[in-house]
Amino acid sequence: MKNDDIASILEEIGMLLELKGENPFKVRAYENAARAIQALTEPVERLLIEKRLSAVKGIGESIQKKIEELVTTGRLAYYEELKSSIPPGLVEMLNIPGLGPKKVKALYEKLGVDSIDKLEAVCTSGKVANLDGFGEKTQIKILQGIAFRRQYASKHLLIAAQAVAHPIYSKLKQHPDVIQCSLAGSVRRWKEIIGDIDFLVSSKKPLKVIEFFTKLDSVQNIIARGETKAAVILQGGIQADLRVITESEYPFALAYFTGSKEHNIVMRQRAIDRGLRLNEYGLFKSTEETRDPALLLPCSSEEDIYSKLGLCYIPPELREDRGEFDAAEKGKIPELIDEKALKGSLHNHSNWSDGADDLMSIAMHMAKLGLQYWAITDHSKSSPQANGLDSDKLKKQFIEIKLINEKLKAKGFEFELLTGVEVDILPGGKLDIEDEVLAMADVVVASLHSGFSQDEKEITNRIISAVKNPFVHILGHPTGRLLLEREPYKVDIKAVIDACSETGTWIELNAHPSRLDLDWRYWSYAKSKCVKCVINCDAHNLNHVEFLRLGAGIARKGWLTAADVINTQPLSKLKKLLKSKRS
DNA sequence: GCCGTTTTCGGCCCGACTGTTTTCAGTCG
Repeated sequence: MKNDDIASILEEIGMLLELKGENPFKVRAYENAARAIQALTEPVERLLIEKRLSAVKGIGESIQKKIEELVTTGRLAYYEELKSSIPPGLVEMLNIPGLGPKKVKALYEKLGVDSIDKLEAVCTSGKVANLDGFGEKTQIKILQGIAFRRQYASKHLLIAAQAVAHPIYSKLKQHPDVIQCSLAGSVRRWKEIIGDIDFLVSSKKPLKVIEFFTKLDSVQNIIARGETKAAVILQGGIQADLRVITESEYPFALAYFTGSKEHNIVMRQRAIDRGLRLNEYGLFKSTEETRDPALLLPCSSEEDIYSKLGLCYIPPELREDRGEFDAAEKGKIPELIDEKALKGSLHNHSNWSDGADDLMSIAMHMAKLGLQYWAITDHSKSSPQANGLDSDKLKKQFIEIKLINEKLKAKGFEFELLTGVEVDILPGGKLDIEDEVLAMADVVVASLHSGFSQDEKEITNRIISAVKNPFVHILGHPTGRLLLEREPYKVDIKAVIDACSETGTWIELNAHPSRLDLDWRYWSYAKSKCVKCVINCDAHNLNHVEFLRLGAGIARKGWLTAADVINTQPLSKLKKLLKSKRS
């Protein structure tokens, strides 16, 4: 059992206890324990064997015993009993915005609502508005929440799809009957939201490959199994499709199944314009539908196909018909950023606010990974839920960071923690830390954490007045979206980019898998306005350093090169840039 | 249920917002 599995069970126990009306502090104990497990950098199993689990903060006697039972038997009686005492639909109802444990409980007890479908029915019939504590607006909000959920019902975060896809890809690649193999579809294109995962394989023995694929451990059930393709549902509920084709078809099929649909339409039109025909089986010297090998224009790679259609190679991330054909015709496809170019992250948290780790552990971890810098930008006081810091605490933290840097230097590390703060932009547009303290920080990130219901003009002006503050370097997660959970707040993002352009403020590409914000679709506009990007982990524990990889992928999708991204700069240059922003 | 400790039980995150009320409960960040 993996750490993430254990954490999600603890989290679910927390939710179930909440629904039962248990002591809220008990609920939080489970939530804290789940977070503590997620933040671990080694497997729980090892901690258990070495009797070090009880030393983890947030895990006491009772939860430790439960984890032990889970790890040794794969089950937990307490959890199963709890689960059977509560209708499964209630937990799901908690995910609807505006519905918490009290309201869910009331709906269940008074109207017998124990599923999303029943909830929708009682809302539509107007019964909910008549309940005590509910009303017309709540009823509408619930219906909107249900519609939103339904829209994304079979969608998954990119990181979740990658996590299941990459191990399967490795196994396919090693299979003796597999000649070539690739991920295709939206995973290969680095879309932030994924419907299903597509694998493509060339082989002389397709049946053997298909059998191997459908019998993988991670396959939950098989939807279809034919001679050239199979579809399965993987653990976690993601659908995966496998296509097996011949070696000569491989480049054409790869291009076709990578998409996007919009990109493919233009590709096929370009073929027609040249008296050719393009489909997943080949590029043919014909204007008719054909698969005749005699008419095939042989291509050994995707590069060949693009070249025969008068284009230089277009990386999968850019295949969205958003300007890539123009650029490829002129040979002006940019050299996209590589994750290895990133030297650190400028927006991260420590246990001074809502992060899991102390400053020294963070510094050592990042230094050993070979990064050059890591900014600590804990929350400010207007985020009490995140244990935000006031000016006095911030100043104390700056002093401690200085001491840590001296120690690191003495040990010979070429690495620095940078001081900083993620300062809240208040509803009026003011920042909740005074300028003279902001001026002491190496890095200032300004973000919105409240007042999301303001109208577009108010929020836009609020953000613009924040980026006009000369001490602010970076605008954090500019739209506030949480993928598959929450829509962005209403904001005129182009006006915000214009303001950043005028003030020289950088915009964050928040690489947290649920954010990936600013959206890749806006980066070319930002680039045209000379606004620089910073790819930030928004790390809350040591494992979150992995988000740099995700951020770099999304930056590529936004057409960004290393030169467009501030945190590709080495420490000395970065320090100069941070200073010059304020002069 | 965890933590800390003036060691055996009290405190644990809290302010804003929303929609419901008519003074506040529930939810959210």
